[in-house]
Amino acid sequence: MTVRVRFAPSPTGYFHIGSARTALFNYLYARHTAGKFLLRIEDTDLARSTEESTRSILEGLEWLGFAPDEEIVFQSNNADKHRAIAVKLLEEGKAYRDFTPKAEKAEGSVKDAIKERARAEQGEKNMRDNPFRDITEVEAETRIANGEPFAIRLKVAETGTTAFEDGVYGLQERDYAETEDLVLLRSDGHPLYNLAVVCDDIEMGITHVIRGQDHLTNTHKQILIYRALGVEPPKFAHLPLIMAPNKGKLSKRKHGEVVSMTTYRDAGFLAEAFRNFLALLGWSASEEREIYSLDELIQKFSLEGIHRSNAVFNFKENDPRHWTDDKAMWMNAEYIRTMPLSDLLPHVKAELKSAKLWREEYEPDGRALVATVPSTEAQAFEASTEMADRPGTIALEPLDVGTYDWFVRTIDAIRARFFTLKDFSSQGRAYFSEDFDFDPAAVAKNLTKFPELREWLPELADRFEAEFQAETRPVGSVPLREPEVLPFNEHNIETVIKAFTEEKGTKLGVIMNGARTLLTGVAVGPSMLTVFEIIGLERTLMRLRSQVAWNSEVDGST
RNA sequence: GUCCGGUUCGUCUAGGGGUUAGGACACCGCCCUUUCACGGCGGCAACACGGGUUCAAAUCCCGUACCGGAUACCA
Repeated sequence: MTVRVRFAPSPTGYFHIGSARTALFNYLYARHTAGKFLLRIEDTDLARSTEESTRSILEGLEWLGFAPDEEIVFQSNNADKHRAIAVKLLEEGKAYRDFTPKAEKAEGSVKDAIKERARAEQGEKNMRDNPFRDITEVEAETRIANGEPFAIRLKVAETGTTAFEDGVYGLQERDYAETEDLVLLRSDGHPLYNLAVVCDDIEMGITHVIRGQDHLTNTHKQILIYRALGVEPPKFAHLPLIMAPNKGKLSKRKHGEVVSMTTYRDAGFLAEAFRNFLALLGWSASEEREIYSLDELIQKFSLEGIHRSNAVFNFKENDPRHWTDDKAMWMNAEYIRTMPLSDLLPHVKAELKSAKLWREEYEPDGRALVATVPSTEAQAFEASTEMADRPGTIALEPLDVGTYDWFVRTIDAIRARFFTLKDFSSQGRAYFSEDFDFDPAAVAKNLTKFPELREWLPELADRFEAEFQAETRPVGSVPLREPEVLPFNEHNIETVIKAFTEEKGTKLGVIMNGARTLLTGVAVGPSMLTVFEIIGLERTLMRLRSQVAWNSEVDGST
């Protein structure tokens, strides 16, 4: 029997990270067992369901890469079938008409009202005391003739238990006395959740229901419906919940954007990194390891590895440094700096495009990469994840600024310090545009503090110009062979700068960091020798001579 | 109230009768270094509590506390 699982969100809001994890676990289980992963939108709550919400769920699933294997089922399309089944149960005497007038909605929270009522009843309530439970057919007909509305309730037997073996929580038993005669069909003819779920799961041929632990008690009710219908229930597995740092419910109303999936996409997260993070929230392969590719997750996933206790999604409100779970952020950074460059590049391209920093010259033009030296980090990552296919990219010769080779080299050089895709267009802006800002703190620390640099750095530009001038040649031309003309590469730049530093009787760091600030606008980045090279001679000269940063006159806070 | 679950560093977790209770993130320190990261080394930090069972309990049993879920003509 092939496994068929479903992810069945109700479109009443945004796509919650908890839902995303449920989708992930269903997806992993399906792939692990070579089964089918289906999607059903539970849009039967007309009042709360929105198309926008459905769209955010669909977009979120697409971003995560969980495409359903069959057509999407919209539960609202099946309402007639659900009604017919309720009527059938009624006719078979397995359900009954309840003419009790519909209760008024409590003014406060529904949950509190339920709790309040239950407390008042002191647990003395008899779940079988409905006066219409054993009403005669004659009386029912009379009431119907009078136009009295009625709900249809399942007739739960007086004694007995429902039991099932949960894939995560083990044997679950519940006495009938704990389960009321649940409503199948509202008095307005609207089918209710438990009925709809059971009917649809049967129709979709679902073999395993993997969902949040908040459905544990619903499962007993659903099993009752399966029995009434004479259908063997599927296997169930319930997932622990994801909680807020205070161990309370994680909701958008209380916690804001951190709980919404689209936030992560928009914040420059990589789907593979976020999937990896989500997988480790409530599941573990019982090994000391954090980074897993999708294929590895699929291969290692099992219901046995799922925990029974809730997990906290750890973040600090009002602290921009920790606005989301630190581990999620770390994992994203880990992916950015170690994933195969060829996988990263398309994402960077998309980011630069949306920031209007992309240029067609960065497209590959068919030429092979310049000399390549795989980095050890990349090798380690490949070894750990069995990912291959990474064009290592340490150029030995200077590259023509603005070409594909240059682009690849630049991305590889700057990605080590980045956490999200957004960083490529913000912190990395100076590599792609002349229009970048100067970080006041960097200016204060590296420029204002050393006034002599105002003379020295343009002087350094002159020195560069004298030494490397001939190197500014047209793209694609053959390098000049004259021995006195030096290529603008790391080795030669270092020689020139060291001599310059000695002449001035200052420390190398003073010159380097001053140049760094002028060239990139910030105080952090790759080795300055690399920065000089990828910024290129022409832009280096211009920026070293520019007075913009000096004139920006910050009041040196920090 | 009742029913059902849960409880190992701040967080995610490994371990399920004998461990110096392990790893990751975060935090702190040192090294590397032209900056910041990365990396390396090190540090801080946990078995909720009380009873049993046992030669031996974080691990098994019972109880308590606390946390969570459910208890709807919501999904």
